Amino acid sequence: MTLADVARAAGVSSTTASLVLSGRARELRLSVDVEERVVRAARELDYRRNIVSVGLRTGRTGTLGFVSDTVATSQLAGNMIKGALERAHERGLMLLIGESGGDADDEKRLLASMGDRQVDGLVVASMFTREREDPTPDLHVPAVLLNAVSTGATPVPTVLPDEWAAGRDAARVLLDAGHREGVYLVGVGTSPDEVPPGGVAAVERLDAITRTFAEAGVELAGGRPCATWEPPPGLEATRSILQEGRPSALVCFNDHLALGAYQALAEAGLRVPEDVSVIAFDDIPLAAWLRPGLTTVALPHRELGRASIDLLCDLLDGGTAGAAGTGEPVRLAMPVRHRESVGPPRSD
Amino acid sequence: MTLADVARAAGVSSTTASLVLSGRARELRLSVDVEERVVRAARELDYRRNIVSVGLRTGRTGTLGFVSDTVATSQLAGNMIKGALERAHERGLMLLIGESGGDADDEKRLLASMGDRQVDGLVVASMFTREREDPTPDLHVPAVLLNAVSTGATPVPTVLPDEWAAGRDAARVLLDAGHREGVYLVGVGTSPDEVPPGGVAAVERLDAITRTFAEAGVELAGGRPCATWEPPPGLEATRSILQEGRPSALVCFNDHLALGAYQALAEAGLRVPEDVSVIAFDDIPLAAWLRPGLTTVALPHRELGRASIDLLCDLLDGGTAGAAGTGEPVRLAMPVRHRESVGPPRSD
DNA sequence: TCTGGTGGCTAAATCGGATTAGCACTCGGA
DNA sequence: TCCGAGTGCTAATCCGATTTAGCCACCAGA
Repeated sequence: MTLADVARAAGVSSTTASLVLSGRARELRLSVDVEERVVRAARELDYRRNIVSVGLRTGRTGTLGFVSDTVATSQLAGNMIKGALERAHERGLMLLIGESGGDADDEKRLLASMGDRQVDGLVVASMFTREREDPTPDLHVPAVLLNAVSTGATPVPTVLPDEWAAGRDAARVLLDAGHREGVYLVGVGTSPDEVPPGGVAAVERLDAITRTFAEAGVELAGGRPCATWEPPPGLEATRSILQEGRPSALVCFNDHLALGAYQALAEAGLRVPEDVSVIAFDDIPLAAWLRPGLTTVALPHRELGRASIDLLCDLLDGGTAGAAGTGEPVRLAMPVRHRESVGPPRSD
Repeated sequence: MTLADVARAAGVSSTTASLVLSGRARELRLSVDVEERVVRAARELDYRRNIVSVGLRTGRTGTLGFVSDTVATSQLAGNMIKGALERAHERGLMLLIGESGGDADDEKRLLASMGDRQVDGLVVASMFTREREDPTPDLHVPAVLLNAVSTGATPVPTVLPDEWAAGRDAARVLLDAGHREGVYLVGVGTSPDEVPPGGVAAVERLDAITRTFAEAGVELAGGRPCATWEPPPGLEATRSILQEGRPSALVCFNDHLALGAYQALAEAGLRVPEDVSVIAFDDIPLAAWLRPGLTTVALPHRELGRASIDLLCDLLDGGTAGAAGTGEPVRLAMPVRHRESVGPPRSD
C-alpha cells in the first residue's frame, strides 16, 4: 500500500494525496470532495505512510536516539529508559536505544550509528551523575544530556536531579526528628575530597548536608567513604562507625549502603529507629521492603527520562524556546519518602 | 557527504562507487585502481552510508524492534534488554525499543509504528513467561517471542528459560542436602491449579519439583499461593507456614518472596540455614546481599535477550536454518547459584 | 574484415513519499 | 475585451542510495 495506490483509488494525483494526508488540504484550498475521497481511500486501503521514505525526503524520521553508559546495572536505569520511552511514545516518536558500557569508543560508534539512521535528536544519559565532554561535537544532531553535565565550551542542555536540595532535605528530616549529635555519613567522608571520583551527586549532597547541619549549629560526627556503594561496603563502614560508640543517625548515600548498614546494626543488636535512625537516597524498591521501611530521598528516574525527551523536543522544534533556551540545567526535585527508619534520638 | 560526492572525488560514477563500497568490486571485476580511488575518497571524505536511503531502496534498515510488556518493573527486564542490545550491536544492528505496558492496543500501535520504520524483524518479549497470541498476524515482519509462547496455529520461534529443569534442580539441591520432610512451597500451592494465572513458569517449576521429590519418595509438606510474588506476601505465607510448626526447607518461587520469608523467619527467631533452609528462583542482585546469601536458581535474562536476537537473525537470513527451523522453543538453562541459605536439616 | 565475446564502467530507473513550479480555469474590474 | 488575481489540482524534481540494462573498447577467431 503506497501513496500512489491511495491516489489512484481516490482518482487524484499522488501530490494531492500527499497534501491531504499531511493535513495541508485546507491550507492549499483543496476541495472538500477531493479531501474526503483521499481520506476514505486511505482508510479503506489501510494506508500507512512509509516513514523511511519520509525520512529520506524530509530528513525527519520521527525517531530519537537514547544512549546510556549502562542500562541494566541498576533498576534506576530501567526507570529512566521507561520514562523516556513513555514520553516519546506519547509524542508519537520512537526510541533507538544504545548502551555504551561506559566505553568512549563504543559510545562514539553508537552515536555515529544513530546518526546514520538519521535520528532527529539524541539523549545521552549517564547512570550516575557525572561530568563528561560534549558527546556530539562532530555529529550535527541536537542532543541533550541526562544525568550528566558537559564540560565543553558550549553548554549542552541538561536534565539533572536536584541533589543539593536532596541533601538539604535529608539533613532536615534528621534535624526535625531531633538529631543534633552522633550523625554519621556512610559512603563518603565528611570532607569534600573524600568522595568517589566523578560523583557530582555525592559532592552536592555532602555540601548540602554539611551546610544544613552547620546552619542548625550541628557538626557531623564523622563519615566513612566507600569505594563502591553496595551493601558489603555499607556493612563494613557501619561496623567501623559502631566501634566509636552508638551513633544517633546514619545518612547512607544510597539504599544499597543502607542495606549493609541495617545488617551491621542487626549484628550489633541495635534496632532501627529506636536505637539508630537511618536515612538514605535513591528509593529503590528494596527500600520499601526492608524492615523497618527505609526513609529515603527518591531519585526520580522516570521523571528524569521523561524530562529529557521534553527538553530534547523543545530543542528540536523550539530552537531556543522553552526550557532549552536558558543555559541552566533542568533540575528535578528529589522527593523524600517517609517510612519507618527515622525516629527521635534515643534519650540516654 | 553523499555517495555522489565520493564518486566525484574518485572520478567515477556513483554506480561504481556504490559497487566498491558494498564490496562487490571483485565480483564485478572493477579495476584495482578504481577500487582504491573510491576507497581512498570515501575515507578522506569520512563518508558514511545513509541507512535511511539504503532502507528505502533495499527494504533492509539494519534495525530490529524489541517490544516488551514492561521494561522497568524489574531489573530482570533491564538485563533482558541489555543482552538483546549487546548482541544486536555485535551484529551491527540497532534496536528500536518499545514498551506496551501490557496493553494489547498499545502493543499493536507499537508494532505498527515499528513496521512503519521498516524494522527488519521483531522481538516480542514478556517479563514473565506466559502464553499469548501471535503478535504479528498482519504485519509481514519476521518475529520471535521471548519469554512467551504463542497460542496461535502457526508456531512462532520462541526463546524460553528452562523452568522445568530449574524446578528439578532446586528440588535436587534440597534432596542432596538431606531434606526429606517439612519442605514447603512459598508462592504457589502444591496442586497445579493453585498457581497464579498465566504463570507458565510456576506450573513447570511446580511440576518438576513435585515429580523430583516424588521420585525420591518424598512428599511436599505444603504450600502457600501468593497473589503477587513480592516480599510482603512472602512474609505472610511464611508466617502461615510457621503456625504448622518449624519447616525444614522453604522453596520460594522467587527471590522477593524469599526476602519476605527471611523476615518471617527472623521474626520467629529461626536461623537460616541452621533451622530452616531456603532456596528460591531468579537471582536478583539482592540474593547475593542477603545475610546469609540466598541460594537461588538464576533466570538468565541477559542470555535470553542475546538468544532472542540470535534466533531472530537466524530467522532473517537463514529462513528455516539453524535454531529457527525446528518448531521447538529454544530453552536456556537456569543455573543454580549456590550460596549459604541451604544446609542439612536440623537433626532434632 | 567482420563477428562475438568480454572486461570495465556508467546512464537511468527505482524505492515512496514531499516539494516546487506551473497549468487550466474562473471571476471581477478597467 | 483584456488583464490580473485567485482557485484547484498536477507534472516533474528531489532525497541518497541500489540495481538493471547497456555502452564502449579491445581482442580472438573465422
